[in-house]
Formats: sequence, C-alpha cells, structure tokens
Amino acid sequence: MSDVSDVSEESLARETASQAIAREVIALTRRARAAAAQLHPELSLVTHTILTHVSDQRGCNATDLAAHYMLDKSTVSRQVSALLRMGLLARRPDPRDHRAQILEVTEAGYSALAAAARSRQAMFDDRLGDWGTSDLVRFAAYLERYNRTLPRGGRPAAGDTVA
Amino acid sequence: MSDVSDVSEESLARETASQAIAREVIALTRRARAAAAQLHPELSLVTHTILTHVSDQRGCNATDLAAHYMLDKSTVSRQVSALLRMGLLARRPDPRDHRAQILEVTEAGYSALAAAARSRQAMFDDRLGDWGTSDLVRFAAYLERYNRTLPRGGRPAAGDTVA
DNA sequence: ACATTCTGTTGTATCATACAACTAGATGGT
DNA sequence: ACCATCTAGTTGTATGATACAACAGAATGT
Repeated sequence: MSDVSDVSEESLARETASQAIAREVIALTRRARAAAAQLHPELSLVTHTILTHVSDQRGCNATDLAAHYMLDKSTVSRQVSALLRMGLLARRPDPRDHRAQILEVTEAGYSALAAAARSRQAMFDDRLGDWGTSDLVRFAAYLERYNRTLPRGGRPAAGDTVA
Repeated sequence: MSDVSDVSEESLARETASQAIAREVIALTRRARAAAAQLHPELSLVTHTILTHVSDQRGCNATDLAAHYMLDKSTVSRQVSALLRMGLLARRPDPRDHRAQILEVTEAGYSALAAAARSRQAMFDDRLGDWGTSDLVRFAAYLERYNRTLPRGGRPAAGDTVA
C-alpha cells in the first residue's frame, strides 16, 4: 500500500465520499417538507424556523430574518403576520428606528416551540435509538462542522446548503 | 471512570448529541430550496431528484417515485410531465401491466444530470475541501446510515426526515 | 431641504403540493 | 366468465410558500 496508486486511491475515496455526501444531503432535504408537515401540522418548517430564530436572538426584526434565511422580505412579512395572528409572536416598535418592529416570542410561542421540540426529539430519538453513543456524538460533530462551512455572514450566494 | 455517574454521563451525551443532530438536520434543510434554485436553475430539486432516482433504478414507474419521496402521485405525474416535455425523460408502456409506464432517462437527461452533478460537486468540494479524507468517508457513512433508517417500506408516517 | 436609502406591507404571479374525482387496466372470488 | 375491487396514472381545484414590483413611512446624508 505504498506504491504509486496511493494517490489515485486517495482521490477516488475523496470523490466517492463527497459524491455520497452530496447525494445523501439531497435525499435528506427532499423529504423534509412532508415530514415536517406531518410532525407538527400547525407549525410549518418556515414558521418554526422563524420562531426559533427570534427566540435565539432574543428579539429581532423582519429584515434580519429575511437575510438569514435567504427569503424575500415579503415572504417573511406574511409568515410573521401569521405568527402574530396565532399569538406566537408579538411585536413592538423599535424606539431607535420607527420604521422597524422588534419581534418577540410570546409565552404561547415558547410553549409551541417546546411542544414541537418534544415531538421532534421523540422522532429523532426513535430513529437514532440503535446508534451507539460514540457514533451519535461523531455524527453530530460532522453535521455541525458541515453546517458551519455555510457562507453565513456574506451573501448566501449560489449553492448554499443543498444542490 | 467507573463509578455510578457513568450511566448519567452516557445518557447525557446521547441526549446532547441527538439534540444536536436534530438541530443540525433542520438547519441543513432550511436553506435548501433557495440554494438549489440558484445552483441549477433549470433543474429544480424535485425534478433533479426524480431524474436521479430513475437513473439509479435504471427505469421505474411513477408510483415508485411517489412512494420513495413521500409525494402525491399527482405531483409526481406533473413533474414527470415536465421532464418529458423537456426531453430529459422518456416513457414506454410496461409490457406486463398496461396501466403502468416505465420511465427512462434520455441522453439529454443524462447530460443534464451530469452537468448538474458537476456544478453541485464543485460546490460540495469547495465546502469539503479542507476535510480529511477519512472524515469525508465517515461523514458519508453516517449520512447513509441515517437516511437508511427512514421508514421506507411502511407508510412514511409522522416525522420522517426532519422536524 | 431634498434626494436617497431602508423597513415593512400589499398586489400579483408562479410553482410545488395535496386531495378528490376520474379513466383504464389488472386481479380475485364465486 | 363476471363482477367487485384494487391499482396506475391523469386532470381539476385549492392552498401555501415564494419572488418580484410598487408602494408608504421613516431615517440619513449632503
């Protein structure tokens, strides 16, 4: 195992693995919508995401959300409206800038988020039940590493997460 | 490292890891649509997926596709129609069952797939460029394992991939 | 002060999707 | 052989998420 073919074996392995990653990430993505809809019918993937982000940020405005998720501001505006109607989000004018609105998660919003987290976690636990702990830890680390390579700060650009 | 706290440490590690996996899988999913649209504008995520599946299966019918991707048959029907119109897919009647149609990827379809694969791979390679080969291989294996835990046979059920 | 820029809303179009109704072909029981 | 039932796929229709464009109101810079 130390002849000339090492180089090509190495690059073949890389190529195979990275193709597999591409394929599997796509597969993962493809089924997400239906699954999410089934798991918590009243909290769509988008609204759930928005709620989580506002919660994590301890309040933010619509423009932040749009930038972060590569969504048009009109889309965010409508999704936020829905969350306001549902009482899961509240807003108050930004004292520093009267154009902007500061969004905050309500008590009901936190409850909904907690409920969603529980059922989601139950599902993941079910799927990951027969994994060894060390595999779980390593897989989590890889996913984190992978996601951290996202062009987060700059413009999301072509080819963000999936392909 | 062999006292009573081992048990709780172990379960804590499991819980932390599985929460991280849940979180990261969701993060992965969120940005997918916009990214996919940008990466290859003429081949949407769905049509790309369908094309790939047909190619992998070396011919299959619409029902298989619907089951595999948790899509309604009407959705698949329309997406397949689009691919037929684009000339990327062809179909012929199944000799064994005159209700069914056997779908096959055309030459143009393979070209489109190859082109998409190139740009996609370029993006992934860019993101995975500083990963060691063994990490790539392990990550790919974990993703495959994770995706294989899908409730493939039975009804897709609540909570398939993401949450 | 006025032009420009920014936040957010609303109008409109598109697209993927689901559900329901339907057609045509297959299958099984009597 | 016949009818009931099941299955593959298409089409009609509605919904929901999205983008783009036009806009209003507020902030900012020259």
